[in-house]
Amino acid sequence: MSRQNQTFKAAANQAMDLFSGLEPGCELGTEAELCDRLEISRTTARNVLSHLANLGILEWEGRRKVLLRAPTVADRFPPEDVALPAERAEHQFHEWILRTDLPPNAQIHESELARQLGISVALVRDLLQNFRVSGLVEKNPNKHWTFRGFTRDYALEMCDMRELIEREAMRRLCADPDHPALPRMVEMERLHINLLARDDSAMTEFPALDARFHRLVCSAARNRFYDEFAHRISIIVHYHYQWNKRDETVRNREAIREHLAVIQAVLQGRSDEARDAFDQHLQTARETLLASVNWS
Amino acid sequence: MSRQNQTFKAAANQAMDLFSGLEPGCELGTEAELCDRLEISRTTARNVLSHLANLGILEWEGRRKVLLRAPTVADRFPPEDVALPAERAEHQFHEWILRTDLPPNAQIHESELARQLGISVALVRDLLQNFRVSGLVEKNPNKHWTFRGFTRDYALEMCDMRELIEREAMRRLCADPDHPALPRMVEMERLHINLLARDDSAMTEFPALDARFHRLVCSAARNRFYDEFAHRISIIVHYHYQWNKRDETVRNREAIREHLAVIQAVLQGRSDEARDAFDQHLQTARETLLASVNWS
DNA sequence: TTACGGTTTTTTATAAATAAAATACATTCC
DNA sequence: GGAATGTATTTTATTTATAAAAAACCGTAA
Repeated sequence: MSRQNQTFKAAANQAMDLFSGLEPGCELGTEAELCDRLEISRTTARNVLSHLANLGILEWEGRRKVLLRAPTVADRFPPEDVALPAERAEHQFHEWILRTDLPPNAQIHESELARQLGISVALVRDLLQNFRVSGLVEKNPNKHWTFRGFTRDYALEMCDMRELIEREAMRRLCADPDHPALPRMVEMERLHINLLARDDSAMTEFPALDARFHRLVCSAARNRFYDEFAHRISIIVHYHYQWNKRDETVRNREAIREHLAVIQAVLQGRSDEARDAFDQHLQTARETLLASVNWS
Repeated sequence: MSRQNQTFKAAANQAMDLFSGLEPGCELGTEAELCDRLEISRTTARNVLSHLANLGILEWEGRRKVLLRAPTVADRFPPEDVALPAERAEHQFHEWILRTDLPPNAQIHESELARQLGISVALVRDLLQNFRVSGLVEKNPNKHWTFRGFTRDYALEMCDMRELIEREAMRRLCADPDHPALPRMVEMERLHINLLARDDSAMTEFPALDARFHRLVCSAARNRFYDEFAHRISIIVHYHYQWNKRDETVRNREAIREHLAVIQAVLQGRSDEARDAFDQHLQTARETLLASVNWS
């Protein structure tokens, strides 16, 4: 089936967002302008213009482009049409491998998984190859893949690596009073205070904020290898949050407070305190993670 | 063209190696036995037997398999036929990307590279995706790849990460007097002493030994993330050795001596000394690497 | 009755095909 | 003459096809 116009559809929706802020009857800019705005090629931009002309949203002839009417919800492409197959598949794959309670050493067959997720084997192969770096699956040449298991060993190795990297990143953050990450820390403080003020139901937003906080800390080292690892780990930890629901909101509130203690110490230049508070938080995070691992 | 029987050809050559140690006329084992020995499936084992029967090397009927004559060199498949396309391609790719002096921000086109290396675009895509983790290339969605450049920044980030990991690994190695990596350290010592005793021309073997030494140190932490990084880095460093040939043999001999100082301190339980010597070596390695980077 | 060999089915490795999207080139209009 | 449009070419994203290799199945002989 090759491609399914996702770039075009997403761009068309974006263009409609753009045009709905304008008055009907007004002249629209050049093709190149639209390309810059939507970050697409001229080919796609022209397809979008042609599509909107067909819908009667605008009139287009040569350089003259006039908006006829405001776009409606009915004109838009549905959200499930604009997601790229690769992105959708990645999400499905993560759901499957991190939520299905696969036993360690389980066999994973590309063809079987492709059928199960309703995607092509080539895509499954890409996903597994990429996920291999996370240390949870391995390839048996000419044969199937093996799930190594989210075991206690895995969790320990992951935590060790994380602590090694993030402690060093924190050290660098504290060492420079003009560190470029500090403005983003101010923003971080605001987000944490806001979330803490809301009620328990808002705690579902914590995992995403946690990932952002740790990625920000990692980015302070300005080392691409740190960032790469932070990204990998955030995927694993994100799913982990949904494994152990016991005392979840209590744990999350406590984690927010720990984050805040770190952030405020950093912002106020109390370096030793920041590092101690961060060590404390890493210890808590480790315990939380290990508590949710099967003791098999 | 799909596959080209590489597994079969490699297995056939291996089988011939196996049989050349036997007397003509003797009975050969079962199919399953051959599978275990060559680590192949019965399908391939039977193809091998059938091939060798056609060549007149053995007689095969049902369970009776008799060796007729010793295999000759002419019977063997040439080495270029047994290498898997993926392996060959990876080697070619590494040669190309690490030896061609690409400027930072150079565009890399999958299709162009496929033509240049004489491999399929799908394979090029796989290679680039995998290499992305090394931090030297990045993808522009819907567009080309970009070579980020073996810059001073890259070298610094790589060294920082390496030192962080390897220092921690060394700490763990020293902390445990019964560490399972110690026997391999004894072997390492022997290899280093041997290489040091040989003449300058043998120094071409140093890069491989260096990679082994650092991988062994990493493995002491028994953490898959350390191992993964050590593997990535060894590829980059391997090629780096061929960039700066000035004073090469002198530098290599010095590095061997530094390795030996570390190994012997470790083996004799002088922990502090081992760590100091290792820090010293990491410092030298950093200087060597940085000296070879373009100052652009 | 069980281990081995013959046969069939499933799965992987690789290449090729196809449409979308990007880019390069040619043309027109101010 | 230069910037915008119209057209052609190249490149990427995705699916499908094919043969090799693995695995499962089944019968048979030691």
